[in-house]
Amino acid sequence: MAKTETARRPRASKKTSSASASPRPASAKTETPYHHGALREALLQAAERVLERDGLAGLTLRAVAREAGVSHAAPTHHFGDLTGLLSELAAVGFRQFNAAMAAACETAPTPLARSLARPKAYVAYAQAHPGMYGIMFRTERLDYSRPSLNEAAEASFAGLANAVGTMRQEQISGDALTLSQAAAIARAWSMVHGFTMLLLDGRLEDIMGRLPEGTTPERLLEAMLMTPMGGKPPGS
Amino acid sequence: MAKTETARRPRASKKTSSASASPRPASAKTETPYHHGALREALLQAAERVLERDGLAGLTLRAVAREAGVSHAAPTHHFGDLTGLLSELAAVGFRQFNAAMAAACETAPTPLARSLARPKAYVAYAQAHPGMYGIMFRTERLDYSRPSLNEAAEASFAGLANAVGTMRQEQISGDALTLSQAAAIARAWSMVHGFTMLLLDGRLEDIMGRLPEGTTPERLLEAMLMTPMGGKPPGS
DNA sequence: TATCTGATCTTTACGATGTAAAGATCACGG
DNA sequence: CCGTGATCTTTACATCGTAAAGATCAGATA
Repeated sequence: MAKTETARRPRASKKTSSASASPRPASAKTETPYHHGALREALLQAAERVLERDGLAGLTLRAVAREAGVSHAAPTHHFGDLTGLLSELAAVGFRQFNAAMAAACETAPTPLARSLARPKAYVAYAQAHPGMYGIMFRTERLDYSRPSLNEAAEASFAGLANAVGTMRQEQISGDALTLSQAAAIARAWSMVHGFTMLLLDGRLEDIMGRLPEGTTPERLLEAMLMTPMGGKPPGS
Repeated sequence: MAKTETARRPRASKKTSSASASPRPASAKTETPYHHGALREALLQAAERVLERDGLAGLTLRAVAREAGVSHAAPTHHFGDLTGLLSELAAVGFRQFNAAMAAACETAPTPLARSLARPKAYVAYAQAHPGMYGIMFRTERLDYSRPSLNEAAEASFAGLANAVGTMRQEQISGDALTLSQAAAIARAWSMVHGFTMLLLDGRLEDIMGRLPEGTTPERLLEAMLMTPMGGKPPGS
């Protein structure tokens, strides 16, 4: 409350740039450059910081600009729109997410362990970065026509489809899908995504409270996944 | 755009209420009452209308007041807050939702048909009322300490737990849960909720496009549910 | 009957947000 | 040496949520 748009930034004063140190800044990353130089990246990092500090509701264009120490209209030039910023930030999130999933798969020795490690890493990422997950899956203001977001999100989906494919011991072609394959993918994705959403929204606390003392959400997820559901139907 | 806060409402003029029709309005619902009389209900209905017309982003306190033909500060008196209005509206949604689920269960003859009818009704409601579903499950501004919302949401959960219980042919006690029971409930809920979210967000279109021409989401959901996942684990 | 009282609704006001438009500032190439 | 275009800042505007004070009415009270 009462944050009446404070935080004046000094930056370069009116006409005091004639006696500069070197005409070519080279690697002079200290001292904010005159036009900042790498505002785009700085804004994305600032946005991530704001998101972790103040949550989804606190992530506004002006708050991000404030955090980065620039005027409130500066982000517009780089992202055009709030949708633009959110979309690019979501792309960053998807890349982090994909990296976490890949890392979790590599550390798992057996395929069976991997089939458990992936969902666990999924939920773990969402719990560690609830704001990011919210931007990726809760916000309606995402523009998937942006190449970076489209690419990152598609990579995420490809990883999932591939994991389901190896679990079923068959190759998932990038073209067509059988109903059984599609159902397996959608089932896995829906379940983990739904579980994560309900968990983050605190809607599973009712269930958790009725379980033996000290049962963790991870344990519940494990139990949910133990009845295998990636296999082909009986008559095939 | 350029909707510069129009829509003046006439209502009662300054001092022209002396020559009123009857001192006791009784059942005079025609002609807006002087203090409106039932603003609370009218606001909720207006909110539902705005939601269906303009979506989640268009559902603002002022828009609802405009739709109901009252001043923009009138809702505050009845709901206190935007969170208050959203919570009461979500409660309405949960009641509609519960009614739809109950109706779907009654029309199904066999228990097996019922186990399919419930999820289908779930998704069907969300598709028919995406705005409402968004308020119930996407918004972060919900106050579950409000009795009406808490009650409606809990009834929804109870219905789900009960359905899973009958599918497993056992009684779900309102007190404690075994891990197997909890897993079955969480699995069913997560899967349907996650599927609905992904479907509403258009994230399943990639999968749907790779399926045989004309395959509907309902068909995919059916396939997802066909590999039964409510049974007790083998060693029990 | 006349007045008081509390609930309901309206006005007014303030800080915050997204976005558009115009002005300033800088690197770079003619 | 001077434009030129990209980058950033200022200024402005419509809208939003919320608070606070004023108007309006029904019903109780004297």
